[in-house]
Amino acid sequence: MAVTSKDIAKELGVSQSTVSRALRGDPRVAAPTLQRVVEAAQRRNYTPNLAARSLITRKTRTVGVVVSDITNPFYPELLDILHNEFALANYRTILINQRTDARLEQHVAQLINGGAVDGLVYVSAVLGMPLPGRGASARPVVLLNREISSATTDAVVSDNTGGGRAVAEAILNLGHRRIALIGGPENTSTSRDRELGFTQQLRAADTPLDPRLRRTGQYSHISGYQWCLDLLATDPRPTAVFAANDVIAFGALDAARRLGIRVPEELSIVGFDDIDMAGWEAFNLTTARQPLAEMARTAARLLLERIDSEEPLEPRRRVFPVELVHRSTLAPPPPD
Amino acid sequence: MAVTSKDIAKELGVSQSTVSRALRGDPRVAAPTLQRVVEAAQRRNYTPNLAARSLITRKTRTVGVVVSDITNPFYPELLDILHNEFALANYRTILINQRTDARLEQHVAQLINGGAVDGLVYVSAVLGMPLPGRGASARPVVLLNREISSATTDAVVSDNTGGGRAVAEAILNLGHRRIALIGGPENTSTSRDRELGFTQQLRAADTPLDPRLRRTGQYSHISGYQWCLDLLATDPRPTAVFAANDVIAFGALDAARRLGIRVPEELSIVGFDDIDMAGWEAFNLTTARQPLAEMARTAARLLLERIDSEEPLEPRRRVFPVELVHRSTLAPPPPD
DNA sequence: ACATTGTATGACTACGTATGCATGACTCTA
DNA sequence: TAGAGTCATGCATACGTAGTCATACAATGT
Repeated sequence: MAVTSKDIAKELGVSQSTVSRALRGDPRVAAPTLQRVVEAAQRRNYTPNLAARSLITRKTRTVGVVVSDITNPFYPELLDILHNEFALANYRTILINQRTDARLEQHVAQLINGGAVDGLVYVSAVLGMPLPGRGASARPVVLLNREISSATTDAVVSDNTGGGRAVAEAILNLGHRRIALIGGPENTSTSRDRELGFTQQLRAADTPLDPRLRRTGQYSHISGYQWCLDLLATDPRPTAVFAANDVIAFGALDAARRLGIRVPEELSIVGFDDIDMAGWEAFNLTTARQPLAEMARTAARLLLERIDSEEPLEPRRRVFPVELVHRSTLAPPPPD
Repeated sequence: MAVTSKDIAKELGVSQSTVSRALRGDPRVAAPTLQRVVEAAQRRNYTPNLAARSLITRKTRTVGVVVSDITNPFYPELLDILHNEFALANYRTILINQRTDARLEQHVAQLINGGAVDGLVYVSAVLGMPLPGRGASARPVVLLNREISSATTDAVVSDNTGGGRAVAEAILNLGHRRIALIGGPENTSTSRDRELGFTQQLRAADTPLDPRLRRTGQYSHISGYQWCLDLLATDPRPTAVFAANDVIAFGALDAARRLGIRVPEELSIVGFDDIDMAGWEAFNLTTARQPLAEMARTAARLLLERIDSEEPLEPRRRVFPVELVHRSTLAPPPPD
């Protein structure tokens, strides 16, 4: 049996209320009493029971973070910041990994309605899905990275459309004409918007995306690898590829490497996100940078605000700029 | 206010006990009543309050996983499996990220003693640290990957010493004599044991490790990168480098790439772990494979067993074999 | 018809904490 | 010195669930 506040109270000959008040920092407790309680609690290694506490306070000091696949290096980078922000605010972080959680909706619903978390950051929203946790008792939810059109809650995203446009512009400016796209899952706002901006810009330059040079799949290395192998087998092959995120771009780079096709001399590849690894010598990827750390920090703060706020807040949408980072995978096309 | 079992009871004109029993699958409840309760619960979107439940049952159906740095791709791979095993067993996973959690010990202690988790997987144990959660009420802890010598609990590790030996043997067999080591943090059992086996084997071959070719630091890309730049500036420079894990090896590869030194023709690099990325074309790393998935699965199961078991169990130690995976970063040394 | 067993359900309590309210001691002021 | 005010503390209760014990009623056997 764990030691309870009642045990401490009995030992000191005070009431349980006093113990509780002393440890919670209530000013209405005499200094000497405070000292005795604190000392006893320390000595007996007393830790308040969180279930009992949250039963009363209706708070758990726990938040949930839903990611689609923790194995994808994009998510750890966000999670790192989120976890840090929450830890600083004295919140624990529950991880929900969509890929390996068959009963995801159940688990999320249980978390939200069962009062296991005070709020949720949803990093892997999927278009058309219902916003989790409807109902009176619903805990606040903040969407990060991906959004849902109908969302009636906070969303923190980047200017994916603008980013897509910037990538297209940079590629076009160098003289490329055979340009391919490897997208992510079609049911994500990120993939949709990046493609949207990209194709808009191509069309504006009278070089619309050739449908035979368009592929979509997962936001994964293997997806980028296989589609790029596939694209490089077309004749004539593309001279530039826009990968909808960095991990896809890594796969594409690997495909080129596998075939002995030099990047960027023979093939240009541009990614999206600018995760840490994009700067590694092995990739040195030209990519559209999202301010990931800032976005995660913002999402965490919006959620904490929402948790602390009594009245329901208006939905807020924060959009961050995307900026092209020039490294060494984008160059003019080879002469024909 | 969330809907409670009492609300359901009132609506149906039955007692709260009956509602609880019906939903918990207690056989002593009449079929028609059961049906009505289940139907009403569904309709009103009733979710049991987890705090109240765990206050009675003394179980939270939540486990914690402590990793040292989620940003290091080694951990997501383990976490993925752990999360999956726990989700299948209907447990939630709380993530504790050591790097970004200043008050780590406090948080862990609170989790363990405050009853916020039913158990803990510790993936980043550090030599000399006290085992978390001493005391009568302590929840079970399983060490994964790293261990503590004095541990009185379960540990799941690989044969790091044997792995180190195997790496040394493979390098020596190809004729290398100027061999360098880039270790991880000295206060980890993994780095210690890998170095131990490695140096043992070198000594046995009358080629003891030259102390000027030894570096230790973090298990990170930047650490591998910088130390490898440093090592490659020595004269004569080493012809082979053993990196204590794959991420360090990636850094080392990048350093070589940066300096235009070809791998493996001019420099051999061997890693440890065999994480997914090691197989990517960009690295194609020869490395000592730990059966990570199996290890994580074992750790999860040991923990679940311990949680379910009434009596305290004897400490168990599971050691997994390490096997060298030959890819393309290890070759004979260049002629002098 | 009556005792007996079984079955479905309700009343009640415990879990450990936080907090509103009551109480008693003490201080200060007029 | 009495009354008002302040301060420290205890008492009692609520949070929502699970489970124990009691009870009412039906079914069964003699």
